[in-house]
Order: sequence, then structure tokens, then C-alpha cells
Amino acid sequence: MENKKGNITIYDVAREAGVSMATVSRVVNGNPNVKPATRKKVLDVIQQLGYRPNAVARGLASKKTTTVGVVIPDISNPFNAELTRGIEDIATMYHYNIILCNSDLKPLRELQLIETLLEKQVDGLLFLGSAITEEHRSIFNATPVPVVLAATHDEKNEIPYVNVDNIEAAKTATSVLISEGHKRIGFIGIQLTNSIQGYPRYLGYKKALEQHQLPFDETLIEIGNGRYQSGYEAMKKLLEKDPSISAVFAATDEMAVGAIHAIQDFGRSVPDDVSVMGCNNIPIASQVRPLLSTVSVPLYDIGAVAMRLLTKYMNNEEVETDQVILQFDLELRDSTRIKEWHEGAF
Amino acid sequence: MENKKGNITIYDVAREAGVSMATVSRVVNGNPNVKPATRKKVLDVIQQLGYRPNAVARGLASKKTTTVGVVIPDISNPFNAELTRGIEDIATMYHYNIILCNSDLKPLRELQLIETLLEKQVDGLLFLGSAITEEHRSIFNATPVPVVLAATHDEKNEIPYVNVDNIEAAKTATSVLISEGHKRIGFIGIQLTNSIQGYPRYLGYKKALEQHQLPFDETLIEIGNGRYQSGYEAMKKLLEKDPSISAVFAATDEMAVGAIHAIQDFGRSVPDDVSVMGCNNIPIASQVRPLLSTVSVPLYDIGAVAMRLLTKYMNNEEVETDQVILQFDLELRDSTRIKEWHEGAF
DNA sequence: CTGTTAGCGCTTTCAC
DNA sequence: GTGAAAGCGCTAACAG
Repeated sequence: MENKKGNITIYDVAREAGVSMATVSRVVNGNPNVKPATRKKVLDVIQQLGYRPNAVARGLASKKTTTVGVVIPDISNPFNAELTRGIEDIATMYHYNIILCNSDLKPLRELQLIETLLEKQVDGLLFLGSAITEEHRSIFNATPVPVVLAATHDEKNEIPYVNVDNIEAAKTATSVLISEGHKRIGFIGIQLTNSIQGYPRYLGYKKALEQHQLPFDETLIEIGNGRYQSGYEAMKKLLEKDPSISAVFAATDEMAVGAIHAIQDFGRSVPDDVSVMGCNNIPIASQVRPLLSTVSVPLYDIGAVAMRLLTKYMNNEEVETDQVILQFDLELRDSTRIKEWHEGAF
Repeated sequence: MENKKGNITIYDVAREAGVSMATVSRVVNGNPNVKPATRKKVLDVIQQLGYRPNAVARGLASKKTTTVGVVIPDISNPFNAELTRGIEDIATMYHYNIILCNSDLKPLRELQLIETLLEKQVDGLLFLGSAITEEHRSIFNATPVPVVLAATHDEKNEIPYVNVDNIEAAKTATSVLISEGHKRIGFIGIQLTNSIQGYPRYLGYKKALEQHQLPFDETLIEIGNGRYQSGYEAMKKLLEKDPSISAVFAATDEMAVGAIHAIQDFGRSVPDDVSVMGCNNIPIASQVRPLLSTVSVPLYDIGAVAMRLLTKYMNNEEVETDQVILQFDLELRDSTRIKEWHEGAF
């Protein structure tokens, strides 16, 4: 019955059930063109033999692997974990498996991973990371395997993507702070070379300032790597440079929480002395005191929609738009003083 | 050159290079028995044609996929993310790819996923989740594919695993609290049916009490699901039941942080009024005020060691022990008053 | 409804 | 060093 090796194949089942391989294949694949009696007999033999279809052989013969590759910077970052969760759920729903690969945002490694995934004959590819380069684009364009970018974009609009408008998100966040009456608003950003949470959010911050005729001051800017500790350090520097700073917008929640703690450790209170806005709305935003006001980016949805879009491409379904921009939301909690805000309300 | 479809195969390369498929296969696989000149010629053609080996065909022919399956409860839980990170890193190091599957801790789904992974002909399987049942065991025993459990164990010691001693971890955590002089120490646990972070940590808590002749009191026990919110709720109940409670041990850091906030929202101070101990030492433990004292469980290492162990099995290497117990550490920060602790030091 | 027969693209003896 | 040929286990026409 169960054998430690020498796997039993579709051929064994066929022989044992007294039918052809084709019939067994039909039964296994739920093809309706099988007489119920035959089906039952085959099913019994399968059960009895403990037959398990070989997906690799199937993949070779059918040219489909029901597997999608996902390239992701770092799974231990809650931002990506949330995205992945959305991807996973939809993938499961559509019966796809996922090969997950960490790129650490290293361009060379990204390219290698994409190669490997393509070698593995994935039916589709989801790419999360920074904006894609010419090299990515040339691989993506050369392969028949559909690709969707999640929480990333393609400047040339050649590759489909799902994202939010990061400039607008940052602009809104900053505007909230401005509407509280702050004049000197700090910004804790991510390297401007990062074209997702980096540059666009910097730009949004700047735009908000401009729109409200506030001067842009380099000394109010600090750059971190998106994680907690860097936010803490950045805020410390800001506080040292200008102890009178009364508001700060951090490009990520983790950095915002770091900033909150830096402010508190500095002997100041949030939001009484300093207001703090984050961005993304990952779990930690509501696991801190005071609760972090932040821009709610639909991470889960970005992942889910990207995966859904990919399934459409994989099935050659009609697709309206290749570029999907999801709406973000404002989550005003306790690290800012304002509790309501409308575009152009002040 | 690059064609949108009609993939070029090893045969095309062979023809173009004027050699046999076998030779192409040899150079692709780094087999030394190829004349340098031939090798170069083949390599050139590969380059020129943009040939990409088909891993599925290779897998079928060689019966190896260089892929391992990982069954994990929920990637968005930092506990698992950290484990996965360790797995990923070692897998990359040994050139394995990873198929990640979320089980949500649902037994039926777990079993299905294992089936699917086995169908995909993974070379090895990593299982993270709750303790395994007879059903898991029978599948694992029947397959020639090596399996390693990470942060889980097998009561029957039939399946290899990598874990820490959770009873001891909880006992130590509780002992720290006891040594601070607390008499009524609360416990926020996970469902006792969870045989990893649930029952063993409950047991450890109880054992510490016994060892120090402290009475065990049901009213000091609350059960959560391991996540932040449940820890918050649990602590609130504890505070309501016994406002004089002066210490609490939570089975997970997230719950511990929830507890801290519940205590603070209740108008009490940590650790002046109530000491809080967590367990696991996930990032949030050092992203909260006061910094959480906790048991440092080497999550990354558990994943890494489990993966390393699996590679040994996959290569039929000699393995000393099938069961690996890693050491935990005490991370005494600011949510407890004690700053040093030694076994039997009081 | 069922069976026959080609492959899918590659690895792997076994010869030469 | 290199090539010929036999599969790996399954699907997918095509017949019947």
C-alpha cells in the first residue's frame, strides 16, 4: 500500500483498475466524460494504492504549474507581510501555490530570482520591491509569463501594477499637520532613491508645504531606512537641531513610532508638544501609546488585487485597466490633535 | 533571439551549437567532462539564444526539484515571519527555493497543503504550526520526503524537530516575577489546546508557582489568542478582577504589550505598579515604552537550524540528533524591576 | 465513454 | 569527451 519509495504512478492505477491511463487522468482531473461506475472503480484503486499525482510530470505535459512566483524584499517587514497575506488569500482562492523569494531589495538578486522563477515555469509573477529598471522590464517583456507589480510602479507603464498614489498620500498626511497650525513640520523619509515610499512621499510632503505657502527647510528633513530604530534616531536629530519642532511626518509607521518614542524620551509629549503622522497603517500603529495617526494604505488589498489581476492574465481574461490605483484613507488617532479632516477644509 | 513564446529548448541549443543534447546538459549542469572549447561554444549559443533551462522538465527527469515546502500558520504574525526569515536565508544559502503555504492553523488545511506540496515533489518539508497529530505523522512516515518540524514538536519523537523548551521558558519568566517579590502573578496564556505556546507555557507558569510555594489561583488566569488585542482585553479583565495584581506573565510579546497598554490605560504604571513579562522577543518588545522584559526565543535560529537540518536529510548526510532544543535567553528590560537574574539566585 | 499514442524538455546510462 | 536513446509521469489530441 504505502511504500517508502518507488512511487506509484498513474500507470499502476490504470493497470490495477483495468482501465487506461487516460481514464485515470480524466478521473483525477474531474473530467465529466467518465462513466460513474468507472470513476468509482478508479477512485477506489487510487485510495487503496495511496496514489498521489505527480505535479511535476503534469506540469511538463500540460505546461501549467498552478504556481505563481512572488519576489518580495523582506517578509519580516510588516509592510510586506501584510501585502503577502493579501496575495496568499487570493492565490488560495484560485488554487494557486506561491513560491516566495526574498530579494532584500538587491537589484542583482531580484533579477536572479526572476530568472529562477521563470525556470520553474511559474504561471505568473508578482513583483514587490522598488520601481523596476530597464533590466527588469526587458525580462518581463520577453517572457510570455504575465507579471504584475504590487505596491510598485512602472514609470513607462508597460508592466501592470497595483498601488496607491504615494505622493498624494504624503501630501494629505502633511496637510493634516499643516491644518493643525504647525509651521515647522519635520519629515522623516526613506532614501530618495527608493521610488515607492522614498521619493514620492518626500515629494508629497514638499507639495503640501508649497500649497500652503510654507517654506521648505532642509534642516527639518531626516532620512531613515523605514524601520523603527532609524525613525528614533532621526527624530532625535530633529529634536536636537530644532527643539521647537512641533510636528513631524514619517514616511512609514515604524519610523513614526520610533519618532514618538524619541519625543517621549526627550521629555516631550505627543501630541501636546509634537504631533506625529505615520504612513501605511500597519498593526503597530494601533499598538502604541498614543495611538498613531496615519495614512491607511490598503496593503492587504494591494496584494489581493494584484493577485486577482494576475489570475486574469493567466486565464487570458479581459482586463479593463493594467494600472490600478487604490484609494488610501486617513486614520486620525491620538498622535495628532486634529480628529477630522477634509480636503480643502481649511 | 527572445521570443514571446515557443520556448527554445536544450535541443535548439544543441542543434545550433552542433553538439548533442547530452553535451548541452553537461555544460548547463557544470559537469567537468566537457572540452573547454566545446563548453565555450555551447555557452555562447545559450547566451545568444537566451536559453533558459526548464526546471520542471529537469525535475521530472532528475527527480529533484531543489524546492522545499513550508507550511506556516500565518505569515503576518511576526513570530512566524521571524522563523521564516531564518528558513529563507539558509534555503538561499543552499540554493533551495521555498513554496510557502499559510495553514491558518486549520488541521484540515494543513493536511491538504502537505498533500499538495508532496504532489509538487518538493525535496523536503518544513512544518510550523501546532503539535502534529496522528494524521500528520502517518503522512510524514509514509513519504520518502524528509520532514522537519520547526517551533513545534512531536510527542512520539518520530519526526525531527527544532524548538526551545517552552515549559522551561515560561517557568523562568515566571520565576523572574516571583523573585521580584510578587505574590499574585497573573498569567495571560494561549488556548491550552495549542501545544506549543499554549499548554507548555501554562505549565511552566504553574511549575514556577509550585516551586516557590505560591498558590495557584484560577482567577489570575486569562486566555487570549496570542495577538495584541487579546492581551489588552485579558489584562483589563485581570485588573477588574483583582486591582491589586502586581505582576503578569504573558505567553507572547504581543499580548504582553497589549497588557502594558491596558495597565497604562487603567491609570497604573509599568513596572512601578505592575511588572510585565513577555515571551519570544519579537521586534515589538523593543518598540514599546517601557521596553518589554521578555524571554528571548531564538526564532530566526529555530528556522535556520530546521532548514539546515532538512538540507542534511535531503543530502542523506549523517545527522547526530533528530531533536534539537535551542537555548532561550532572558531579556530583562524596563517592564520589570529586576535587571539581573540567575537560576536559583534567590 | 474509453483507449492509443505522441510528446512535454531534460537527465542519465551506456557506448564509442 | 561526446552522442544515442530510453525514459521520468502525465496530458492531450485523435480514434473508435
